[in-house]
Amino acid sequence: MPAPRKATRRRHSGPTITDVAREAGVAIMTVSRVVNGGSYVSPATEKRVRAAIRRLGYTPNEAARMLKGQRARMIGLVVPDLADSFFATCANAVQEVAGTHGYMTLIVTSERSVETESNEIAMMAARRIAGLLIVPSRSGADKRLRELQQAEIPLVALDRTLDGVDAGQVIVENAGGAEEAVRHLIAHGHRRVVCIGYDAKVYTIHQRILGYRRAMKEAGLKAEMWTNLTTAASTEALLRRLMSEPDRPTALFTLNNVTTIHALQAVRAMQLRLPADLAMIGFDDLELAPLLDTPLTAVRQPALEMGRSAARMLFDMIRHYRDGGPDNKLERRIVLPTQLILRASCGCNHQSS
Amino acid sequence: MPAPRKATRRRHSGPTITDVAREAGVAIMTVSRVVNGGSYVSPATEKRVRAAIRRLGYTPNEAARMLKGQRARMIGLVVPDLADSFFATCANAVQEVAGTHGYMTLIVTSERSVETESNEIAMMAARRIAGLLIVPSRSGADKRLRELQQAEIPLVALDRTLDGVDAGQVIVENAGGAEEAVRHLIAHGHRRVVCIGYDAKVYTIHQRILGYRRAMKEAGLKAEMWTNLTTAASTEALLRRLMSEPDRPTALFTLNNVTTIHALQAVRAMQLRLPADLAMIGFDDLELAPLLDTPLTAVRQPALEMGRSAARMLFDMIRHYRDGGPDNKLERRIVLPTQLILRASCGCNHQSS
DNA sequence: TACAGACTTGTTAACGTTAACCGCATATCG
DNA sequence: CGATATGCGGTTAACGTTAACAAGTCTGTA
Repeated sequence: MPAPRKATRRRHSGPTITDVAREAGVAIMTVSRVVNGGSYVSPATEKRVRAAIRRLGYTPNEAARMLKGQRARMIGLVVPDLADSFFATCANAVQEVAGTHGYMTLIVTSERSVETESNEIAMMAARRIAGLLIVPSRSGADKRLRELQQAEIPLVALDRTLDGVDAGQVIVENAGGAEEAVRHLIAHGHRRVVCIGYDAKVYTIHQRILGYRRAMKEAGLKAEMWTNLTTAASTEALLRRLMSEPDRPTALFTLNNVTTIHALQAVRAMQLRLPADLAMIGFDDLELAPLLDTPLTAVRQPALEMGRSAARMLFDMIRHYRDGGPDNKLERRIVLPTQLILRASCGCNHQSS
Repeated sequence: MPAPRKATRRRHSGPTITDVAREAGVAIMTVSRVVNGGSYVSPATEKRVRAAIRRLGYTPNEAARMLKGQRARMIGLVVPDLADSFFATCANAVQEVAGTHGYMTLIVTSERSVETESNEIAMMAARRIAGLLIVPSRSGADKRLRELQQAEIPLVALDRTLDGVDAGQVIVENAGGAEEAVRHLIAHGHRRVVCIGYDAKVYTIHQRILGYRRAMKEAGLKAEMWTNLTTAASTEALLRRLMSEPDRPTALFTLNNVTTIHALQAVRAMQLRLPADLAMIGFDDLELAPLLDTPLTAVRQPALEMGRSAARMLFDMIRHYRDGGPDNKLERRIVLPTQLILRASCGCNHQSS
């Protein structure tokens, strides 16, 4: 009968650095040096260690690394909703950049709730993330965020602003984009252009409204906004009411993705014809916009580029914090342009996509 | 002048359990007991400890916990592409379930590449995830997956099958759903129904083709499949060619989301009218399908429910592994039904969404 | 009074990794 | 030739947490 096992094998986990060291006949530290590079290891030793690593299928335990190094090779990303294609695209871009740095991305959804957002941030803090990208639900910085800041974890706000903490910022020309769109509608001869959406407390919506107001004021027209439309039903109810008024609106500007879709549904239900009965432009483009009954004119945001820029900025900040690098002020605020994509719904007789 | 600090404060990190213990005047272990519960701690002590925790804003260091406990409170999720609304919805559902268990979800995209997928799995393994949900790029289990299995990390395949490892499975009635859709087209009197899509090597596509073939065979019709359409251009080229043939097809069945969109773009470019010139049904419903020029009939998959079921199954498996629980065979394979949503593009004169 | 048992706290030793330091060779220089 | 650098590898001590055990304080009962 065989002798009992020498070492008690903890319930299966991968092999550890100790196993590799034994297998290669070197000290633990030597293995660590091979894995992390940068130190002096003779080619012969390195070869032996690498062979042992391959043989055993060793993977460094990130938990232990993190425990020593104080910080995980992981960044966090908080978005309101992954089902929204704009945020999904941002997430993809962030992951891509993080990957090139050897980092993973912990993506969570705040479900547009301040409370959920706060909890998620706490959980990420417990995971000792190296940095955080966030699409904040509110501009006022959460208490947790301030704690993160104190722990010297770099912060970048994506798509929306964040006050009260020292965070990087990547946003788009919300006001400018909206202004351009509304001007375009006015140029088509519309006088009563109404603007609908949800939650004026959100930074982006607020800015877009500003742009709308500017354009209307410039033309000497009266601004009309409804920003409490949460459901398709309420949106339809509003539109029905407006369209039955004597001097009914002839153009509609929708402030966000969800509202745009609700409005389109209402338009179909009411059997209105775009743009004859109602001209329309939406903020945030949709993949299927060109394929709609009447292709939808929209303000396109560079989602991919926003995600990439924000992630790059975050990694700059991480490096800067870690190395205590040179004091050259990093670019901390990036504002990207939007693009008005003309299609048929605004009254232009565009054929192509 | 003040005496030098007693303890060298490591460069800012949150307070540790030691700080809390000192603050509360108890042993470290007592704090641990309060945090984790389940042991005897007097109400008075507990109160003191909780107060200290709040005062200091202490959060347990997950890295250290993980290091002791061998496994993170984190599960992994690998999807091909987050921009695809089907997967995004699944991801949301998974996060929701994971949240109720106090776990976080590490979401990564494989970008439909076997190699990327493999790398991502390795990185997750290094993070010592407690379980993995995956939409596999290929049915044959990757080497990394087998390693995961050996490390006793539970595995659940989502949407597609996974051979060669002992994984749970949550899929839909791909063949059945496709068969029903094609039967429906045939019932409308169509004789030449062609089927297009991408990558017949993927399990779901393969199954849907099977369903298509069954329906065609049953009606004594000839099956015609093109499954190498990667771009919008190639899709349009194919359709132009087919539609110019003497006995041109009168109905089209698209096998996946992306191809459906490409086909719709082609149809618009060719100025075909649905369903008069060409009837059409797509596998996988689109949010905007009801709002298209001709509302699109589609086979809807219960994405939310799939994500939830898969996540629940994974947590059952995690509990089972951990507690070495009772041997009652867990449900390891769930097959959910699809639903044919009739709209106008198949020839039915449906008005509502 | 003594003693079992329940309750309450503390002590010790890991978990896997890396920073910091310590030697020992060998090479280079004044 | 001694002194100094450089290459290479090992030893030790953390990082923050928890399992396992030890050791006390009560309470009630034989």
